Amino acid sequence: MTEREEIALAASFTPAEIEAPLYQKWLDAGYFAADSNSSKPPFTIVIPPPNVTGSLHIGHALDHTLQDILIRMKRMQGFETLWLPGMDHAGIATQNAVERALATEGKSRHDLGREEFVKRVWQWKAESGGAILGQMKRLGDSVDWSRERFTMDENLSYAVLEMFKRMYEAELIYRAERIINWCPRCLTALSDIEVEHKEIEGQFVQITYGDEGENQISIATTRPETMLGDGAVAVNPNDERYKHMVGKLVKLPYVNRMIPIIADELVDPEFGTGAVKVTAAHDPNDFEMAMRHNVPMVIIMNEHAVMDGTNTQFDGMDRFVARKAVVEQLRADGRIGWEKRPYLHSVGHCQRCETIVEPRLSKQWFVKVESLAKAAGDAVRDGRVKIDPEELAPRYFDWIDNMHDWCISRQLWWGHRIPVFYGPNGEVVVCGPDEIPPAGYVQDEDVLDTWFSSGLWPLSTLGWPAKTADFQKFYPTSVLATGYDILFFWVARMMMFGLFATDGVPPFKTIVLHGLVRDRFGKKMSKSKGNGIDPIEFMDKYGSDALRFTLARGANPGTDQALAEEWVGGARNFATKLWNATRFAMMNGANVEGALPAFDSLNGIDRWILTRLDETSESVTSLLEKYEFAKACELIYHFAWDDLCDWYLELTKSIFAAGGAEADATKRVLGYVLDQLLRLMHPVMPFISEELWCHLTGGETLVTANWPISNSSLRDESANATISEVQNLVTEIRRFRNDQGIKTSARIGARFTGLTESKLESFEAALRHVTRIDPAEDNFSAKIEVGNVTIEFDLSGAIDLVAERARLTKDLATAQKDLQTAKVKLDNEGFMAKAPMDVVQEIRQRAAATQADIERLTASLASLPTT
RNA sequence: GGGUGCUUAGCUCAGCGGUAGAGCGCCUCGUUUACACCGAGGAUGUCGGGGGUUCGAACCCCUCAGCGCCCA
Repeated sequence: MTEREEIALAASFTPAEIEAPLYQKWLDAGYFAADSNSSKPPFTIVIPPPNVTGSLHIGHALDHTLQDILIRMKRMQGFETLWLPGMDHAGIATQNAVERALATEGKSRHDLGREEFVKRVWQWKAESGGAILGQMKRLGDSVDWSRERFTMDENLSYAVLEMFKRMYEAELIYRAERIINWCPRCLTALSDIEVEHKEIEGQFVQITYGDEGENQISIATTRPETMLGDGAVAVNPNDERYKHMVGKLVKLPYVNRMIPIIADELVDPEFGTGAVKVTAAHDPNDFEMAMRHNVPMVIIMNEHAVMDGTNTQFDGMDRFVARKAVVEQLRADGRIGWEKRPYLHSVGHCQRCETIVEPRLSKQWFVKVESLAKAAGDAVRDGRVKIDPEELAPRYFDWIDNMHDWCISRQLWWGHRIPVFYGPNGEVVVCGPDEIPPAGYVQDEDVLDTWFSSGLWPLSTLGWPAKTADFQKFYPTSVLATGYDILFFWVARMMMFGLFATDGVPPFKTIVLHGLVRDRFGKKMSKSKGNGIDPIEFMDKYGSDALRFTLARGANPGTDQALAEEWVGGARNFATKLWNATRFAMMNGANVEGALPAFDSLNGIDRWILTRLDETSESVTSLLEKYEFAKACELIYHFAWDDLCDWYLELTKSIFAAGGAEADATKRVLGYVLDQLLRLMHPVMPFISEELWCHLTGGETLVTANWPISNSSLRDESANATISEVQNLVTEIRRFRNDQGIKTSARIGARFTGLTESKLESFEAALRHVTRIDPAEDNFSAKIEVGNVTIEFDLSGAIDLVAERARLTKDLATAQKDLQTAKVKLDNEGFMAKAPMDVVQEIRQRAAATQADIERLTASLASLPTT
């Protein structure tokens, strides 16, 4: 076996065979591990932690692909890169998962007790949590696994306690009785962002309060059952209809409570009857109004949203059952005016379980966000943090500048238990991480919102509050990449915490926002539509590189992308193309040994491909640094497929066939171009690029190889123009052959004239090779002219005159149309007077060239024998 | 209801003041020893409608229509 055979590539490319071994190789070599003692400049990304319950969906695949592209490029550019992986503990979701498992054993968490239950959750995590981590390896994520973190880790929990304590002392955390979003199924409070508003068909009914002969007033509501908890009726102070009633009392049916009619500016006189019920304990707006007017707050439901404590016949009914029952009773009593049904309105649902949220008055812990949110907004406003694309910044401001206080209590067992202890006489003590509560004090039963710990992610994963080497080297992080749809979830909280904890150092320098992955028709993926896409399936079928390339190629800044299986198939085809191109190049002796021959000594084809390579690498680098993933991929794709495969490899075949010194130089150039191209591709398609590069160069790895640097001494812009002429010649010859019905494989004879005058004589061999034209000296029966070059064909007299006339006629028509558009401009006085010189010049040249074409084509047509 | 975006080739999208582009799809031809997961050639758009600014508009402004998203 010769040496070359040993390193020869397999005849076909099978992603599944190379991917897993290569990832293992990278892990074994420790390429992804960051060194906090390094003198290289840092480049850090912390992964937006996925849920421990989750698995890799297509959105993660996109998010991770983009982050990996940045990290891999920066690593190759010589940065000390850290991409830190991990997961969050997903309080509600995880607790739900374990409770479901328990239910199959016929148990509830209460049967186990808190301590035992939490143990079971940890057990669950060890056995079935974190499926996504293995899938990240499939994708090729170059994360530093030695730094993997989990929000419930000891160190991260320490950070949570520390943060809570600091914020409490800064009076940024408080406990209060407020209206919160309550999920009657999960039995916990939710923050605003865990509530999803959806339009549903409900009802809108007019109800009369007060008995005949006494004060009466009609209100309108979508939630009739809550009337049992009304504390007042409100009208607009300027509403003439009700002015006389303000201050009077009206009797609330069934509960027979006398409630006042109050006046409040916020009541819209145009809406409904102009009078609204005020149910302070079950509606956020009503609560605000009640605070202003001292209206009593009456809770009328228990934690399951079952009517309770109203002392009416409705007690014990579920809220929706009660809604019907109340309306029926009211109707029977003649208290219903108009009824609108169905009535479309927006209602809050639990993001986790889709249950309709019940606004509920209860005592909870809150983060006071005003100053924190202001700081988080300012960091972007004053440019310390960049949002990319910047068009999405208003979205961020819109949210953060209008943020409500954040309810952080969750009535769950899985999570960080609130570090607050209550004394026997109602004393409140908050314990930091190393503190012990006084004897006899009882800890708050609730845990903190998961976002409280994941908001600390950029801090806690790097060791904060300790001043660790990691923290000093890698904080603040460089980029946070995430979908714009969860801008509020991560970014806002991380910004607030990061700025607060570090006295004003934002947790990242740039926020890179990408869009959603949608189905092939641009429709949002959803379970009900069944149009979801499984990234694992695509990786199995087409390889990880193909999926990554497809996603990156679709990633225009901040915009959604459509994805279809065929697109991924196309990317796989691209990978195969490269595989074959590299195989072919190596078969022809492409190599990376020794210095590149002097640029000026190279032939035009070599100078051209080097020029194109340099242009491509310069653009790709600057595009990736601007997070223009789609455009960078587009350039790589076209350079590789069009310039390299379709033209360079074809044009050099005759050089390789001839052999000699010129072939040796070209072999070296080809090796260089492939070497550099594979480097450029590596961030996007890490597996196949690594496999090919190692074969081609015998090098150890691309992961830590140097990133291509643009080199103007390897550039000759005039080579582009020259090759463009060559390409034009080739295309015209092929078109002629095609029109004449000459098979691609058939060799025909022809004579070229004018190549020397056009300085294209050195390309004759290549031209003849790619167009399959042998030398001929006579018997010419047809000719074509391209610029100053004439090609006369020996077709043994057999020329398809009809086809030839059709071809020339079509070309003539195109040329005449082009000339016409140019002439219109040149005849336009306004254009000549006002258009810039270079534009006028360009149009003039265009007109002259088309004029020449027309003359040539007309002559050719005239010279065709008539049939 | 308040914001905000989109409407370009059959589909998905680039382009955002100087002769309309890409990928996929489509049509014709083709086993020429890298590649049929391929090659060569080809067809396809009054750039949503209307108005305006400009020498010139897919691109800027106004307006209408249809979709979408965020917030309430």
